[in-house]
Amino acid sequence: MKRPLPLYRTLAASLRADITSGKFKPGDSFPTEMEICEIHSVSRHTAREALRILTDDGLIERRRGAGTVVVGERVAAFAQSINDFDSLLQYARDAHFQVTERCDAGSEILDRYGLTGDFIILEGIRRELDKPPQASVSILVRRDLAPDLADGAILEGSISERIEQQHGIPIARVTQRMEAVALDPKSAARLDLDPGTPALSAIRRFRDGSDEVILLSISLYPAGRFAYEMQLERR
Amino acid sequence: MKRPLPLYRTLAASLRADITSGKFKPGDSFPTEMEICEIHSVSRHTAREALRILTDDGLIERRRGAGTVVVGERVAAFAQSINDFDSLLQYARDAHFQVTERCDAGSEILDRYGLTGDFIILEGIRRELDKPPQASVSILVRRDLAPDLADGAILEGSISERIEQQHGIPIARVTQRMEAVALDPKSAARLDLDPGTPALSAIRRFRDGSDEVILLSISLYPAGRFAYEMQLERR
DNA sequence: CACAGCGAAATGTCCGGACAAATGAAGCGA
DNA sequence: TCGCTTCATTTGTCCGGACATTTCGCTGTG
Repeated sequence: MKRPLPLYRTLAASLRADITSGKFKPGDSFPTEMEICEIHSVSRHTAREALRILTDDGLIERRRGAGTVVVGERVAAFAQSINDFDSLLQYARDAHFQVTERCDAGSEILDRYGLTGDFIILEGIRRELDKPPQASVSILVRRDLAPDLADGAILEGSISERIEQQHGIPIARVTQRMEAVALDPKSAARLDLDPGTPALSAIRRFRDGSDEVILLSISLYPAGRFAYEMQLERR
Repeated sequence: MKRPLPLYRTLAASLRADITSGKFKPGDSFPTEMEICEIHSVSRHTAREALRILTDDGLIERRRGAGTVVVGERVAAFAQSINDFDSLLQYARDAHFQVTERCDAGSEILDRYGLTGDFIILEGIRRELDKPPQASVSILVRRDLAPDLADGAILEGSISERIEQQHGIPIARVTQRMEAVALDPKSAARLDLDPGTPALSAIRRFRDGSDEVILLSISLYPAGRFAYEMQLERR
């Protein structure tokens, strides 16, 4: 039933694992294109597509004539990532997610977020105890992983951790995209605000070990109720 | 002299111009790969590289079997992937800062951002080559570190790196705070938008080794022109 | 030892071809 | 009309090759 991943994507996942497993450490030189071609029996084009993914992800750096190196000395920056990852989950743990609607994800929605498969949508609000609603949230989750709950149910804690525990699927990476948007009428009503109110849109894609998106959340934090802070340390 | 741009880059610029000039409007279908090949006399590979640039910039969307369409203005955003210290600086390097105003920082402003000392304010816009203004920026910098430039000057590259090099003060840490706001009239005018338009506010504090703030920047990225992407790796 | 020059190696650019997969429209039949 | 199939179109994937450009180590010369 599953469509097989393209070769260059599985290759990228394999090379990514070589880095995260510690086979190649930050600062190490990475195999050359030709070496990858021979080792994995692929064309140079395929190898380059895979390397491009790692480059875009900031895992490696490439210089013409010089070669490829694993991005070096990112101890501090990576510590930052750990902090972020944990604090992201910590925040999710502290807040409650109140479901107001549950429906299937149409192809249009799936298309918009680049998802493939059978997903359902959970809509609702996220709030901390005794506080006004903090965000309007839409969650797209694969049907076989979705929690079994009815409209109006209140879900405590982090959905991603729930999935990890109940289905044994570890989340390997989260990519996050933030931008400013105007509140749509539906979300505005949920948060008791006027449509058009500025809001911070955070789209998070939770990925498993093979880089497949298994959960996608769209959070709308209205102006004044939420700020995202982060620190970047120089190495 | 300037090194000549690769063919796929000039082609991308040409295609980008076709969109920004209005030759192709949002929602229009875009020439197919083969049409571009014939019109510009390039190989399909080169055409695809150019189209990939426009796709990464969010100017077009492509669907297998269906074709290529210019995306609606609403959705068009220039995603910036920033997941560590280096890429934050890299982003600053690629963009130009155009100064529109220079004045002293009053005590009220300094108080608001918790600064002490003698600061001046540089206001202006930040943009990348061939792209519309991306952000309205206010920079508070210590007077003795401020670059010597007049109104209307264009500053290339990163201001923080400039300070590091010219004054030998290394930046040790950057803290960043992001939230949604409504555009104030002044910034709105600079970006040619209506006041009240949603925007992403990013306040960055650049600190030296002793944790003193030596530069503070307030960037307002209007909705639809900028998205902030980051990756969190589990370790 | 310093240095210029050379050349191997590595990535970047560009071309060609082939097949796969998805789309959408046209045609066909019940 | 509605539904189904067929088919050309379009983008995605993968392969092969060629040359350009940059880097870096080696080597010979002074």
